[in-house]
Amino acid sequence: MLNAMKTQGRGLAPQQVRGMNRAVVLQLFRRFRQLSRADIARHSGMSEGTVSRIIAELMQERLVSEQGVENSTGGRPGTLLRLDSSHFHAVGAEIQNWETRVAVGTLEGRMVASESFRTPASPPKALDAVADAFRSLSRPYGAERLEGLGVSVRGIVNSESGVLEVGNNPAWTGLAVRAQLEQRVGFPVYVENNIRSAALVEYSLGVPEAHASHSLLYVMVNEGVGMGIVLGGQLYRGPHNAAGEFGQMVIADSPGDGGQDRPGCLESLASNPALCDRYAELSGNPRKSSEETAARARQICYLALQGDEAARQAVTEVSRYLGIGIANAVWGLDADMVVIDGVLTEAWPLVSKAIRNQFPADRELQTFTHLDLRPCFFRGDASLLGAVALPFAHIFNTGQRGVTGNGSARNGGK
Amino acid sequence: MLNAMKTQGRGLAPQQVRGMNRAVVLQLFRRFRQLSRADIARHSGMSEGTVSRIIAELMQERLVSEQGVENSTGGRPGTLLRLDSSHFHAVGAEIQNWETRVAVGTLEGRMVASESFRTPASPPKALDAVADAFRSLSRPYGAERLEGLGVSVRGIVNSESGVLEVGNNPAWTGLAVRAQLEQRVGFPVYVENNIRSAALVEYSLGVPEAHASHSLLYVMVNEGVGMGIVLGGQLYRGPHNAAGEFGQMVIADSPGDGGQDRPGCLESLASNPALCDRYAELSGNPRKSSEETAARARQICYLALQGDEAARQAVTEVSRYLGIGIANAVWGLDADMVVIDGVLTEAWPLVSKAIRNQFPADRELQTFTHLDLRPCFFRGDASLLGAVALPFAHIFNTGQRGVTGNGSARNGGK
DNA sequence: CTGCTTTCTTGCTTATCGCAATAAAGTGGA
DNA sequence: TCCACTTTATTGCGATAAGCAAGAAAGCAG
Repeated sequence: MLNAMKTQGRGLAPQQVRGMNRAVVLQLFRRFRQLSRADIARHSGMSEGTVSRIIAELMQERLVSEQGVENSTGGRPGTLLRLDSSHFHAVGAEIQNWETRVAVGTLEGRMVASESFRTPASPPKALDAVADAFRSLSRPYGAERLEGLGVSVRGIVNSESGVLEVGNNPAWTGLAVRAQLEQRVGFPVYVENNIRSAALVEYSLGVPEAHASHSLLYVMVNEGVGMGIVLGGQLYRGPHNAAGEFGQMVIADSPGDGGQDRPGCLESLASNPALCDRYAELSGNPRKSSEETAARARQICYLALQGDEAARQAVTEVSRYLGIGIANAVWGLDADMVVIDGVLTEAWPLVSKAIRNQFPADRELQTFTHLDLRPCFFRGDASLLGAVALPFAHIFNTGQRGVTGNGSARNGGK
Repeated sequence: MLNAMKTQGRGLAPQQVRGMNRAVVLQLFRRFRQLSRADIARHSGMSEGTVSRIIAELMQERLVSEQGVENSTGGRPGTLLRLDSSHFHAVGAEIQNWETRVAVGTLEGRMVASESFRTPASPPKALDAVADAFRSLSRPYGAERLEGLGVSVRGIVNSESGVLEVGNNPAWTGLAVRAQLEQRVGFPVYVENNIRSAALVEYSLGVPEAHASHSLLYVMVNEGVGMGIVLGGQLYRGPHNAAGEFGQMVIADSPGDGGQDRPGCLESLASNPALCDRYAELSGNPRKSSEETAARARQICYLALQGDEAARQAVTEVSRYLGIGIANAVWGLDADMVVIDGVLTEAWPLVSKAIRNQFPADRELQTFTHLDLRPCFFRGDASLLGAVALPFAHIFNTGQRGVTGNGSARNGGK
């Protein structure tokens, strides 16, 4: 069902202005780690007086603190401000098919402790285990400054209701993850699709260029291929929370009619299993179907970098298909940054070359000449860090009215 | 070059709140043609007092007028309000390679007069001709209520600067269309890419379902294939004003490396020329290359509906490719509405069937089961009407802060 | 020590909204 | 006919928060 809330159409009260401007200020801190009040006024266009008042409020709440002074440029030096990570913590959990990882992190996105365990088969037990980890990990961080628990899961997640609408595993479909976990931990819980949370954290806490991008595509290659889309700083979810199904893109025609996972879709040509299969063909070692494809793919990447010809060719071919898909998406969305995640990136020199070969050669096409293509900053940790960042999102978003294709962000009381 | 202005990062003053709320109210009038003040308060969440004050302001400016009363439901009946189209007019021009069309239209998007002529070969002469048409058409509509001139052109348009950065025809590349025309007509000029303006008008003035959609894709099939993307009611342009290059999407792999218009891209498989070529192959009549493909394609559509087997097959094959491309885009963006424009839609029953065949059969996939696929509401007039609507855009957008991937909308003084 | 520059703070004015009281305009039952 | 009741519209009041400008604070250069 379409989410009822549309982005546009809601009125705005003067009382909400402060919230929006607070968010603007906090976003600036993510982009430029430290700023003076005068810097903020210049970047945001707000008056210096307003900035002063907002900063006073944020310091009162201990979100921001003064950290040293600028060098003078002939006048009074500005006092440098930055996010104060010592008072706010959050816990994030990344629930994967086999493994669950839980971590504590700070407002600035630094991970300070983590643990992991094999994901219990039954959903209730898995949630119990997450709740246990939450309690043990969060114990050292005083309850009054713990923002809550963020969860990254595979599947179609309604982040507003906290329900996993279509699980990767049928047993999880329809599970009210938020409600269930809030009951267990007694803190606010935020749930998001794993790829989307990774995309968001890569945007907001990855390299500065990412935070400056207008249109970022985060591409995750593992058993399948998924895409997280961040447009104008806002995560784009789509009306059914289903945007980014990159793996279903057909890039090689084969006769017959549509359907899911039919021959020719990106996922069947560029993914860990595809890499393993192709390598098996080229090297003549049929692969055991039960094998864990991630580990095997890592091996193949290693071999490719060592000069093994079959591995090299397999990596190049798979990356070439990925490149076709990425070029399609970039043509369509005019993206200015593409971030690739997954074990395939371990052979980055080969991968990036094969991908770029699929870009048009025309030197006049700004879209491609300015495109920033790079491997994931947080490597395998993006989804987990994304989960950690979820409970902080409302602090940075209060009053945001951007386009997510969907109502978003709980409006947690401050 | 990336446009300097980012959507986020700008502060907001309480004085801008009124502008935003005005815009919310005006958008509601586009969605529900007529409303009472109480209706507006309910839909927007604003208080009744605020709505009253905003409506008073809009009536003063003659943008809105009272038109009858509701039936009572047991209390005082509401006075119905609607946009007042009698006081505001704008002129739009659609400049195509061979033909230029110019029209006058109202605030509500009704065309009231139009003319067309062969596009002069040299850009300055073409702009002269547009300016002449502007003057003759706008004469009957008093100067004080003429909003300006909107222009739809092919190519990469920076709608903020009004410069045609990459023209479809090299002679037009780099032309400062806005500046040139403003000098000639003495009214504000707004320039936009033809597909984008068509997409926008299809969204805002087409069927009500379009205005209610969260993620609309407008697909224009002619010599090439282009896409206009409207997300959350905002046109998505991309950081280089280049989003929507749908025709470059590769959907049929062929060996070799990337580039523009290489075999396998959508445009080479689904477009008017592709239809003509395919029909020529199937029917055995080689087509004269000089032939105008639009007229020929129209013929083929007609033949297909009449039962000509070769035509039927050509239309179906071409639509099948189009369907693959559309399915790819819908998977990626989770679109809830797709509008198709171009002569191909004259064989709609065949076309829509072939497209739908490329959608996944799975009944559980909300994205596709809820997808609204239809032919363009304005048929061949979308780009022209879009041009007419451009000068009104700032009235409906004042203060909007949505994500366009780009700074947008001139802030014309009221 | 005296200008000069830049940063930060604070009081005043202004815009605007929500709330609530009130007016207006209808229905329906006694 | 009249009175209670419902829904719509208007208006005065109080509160929020921004911009502006005056001024304090804190450095540098001579």
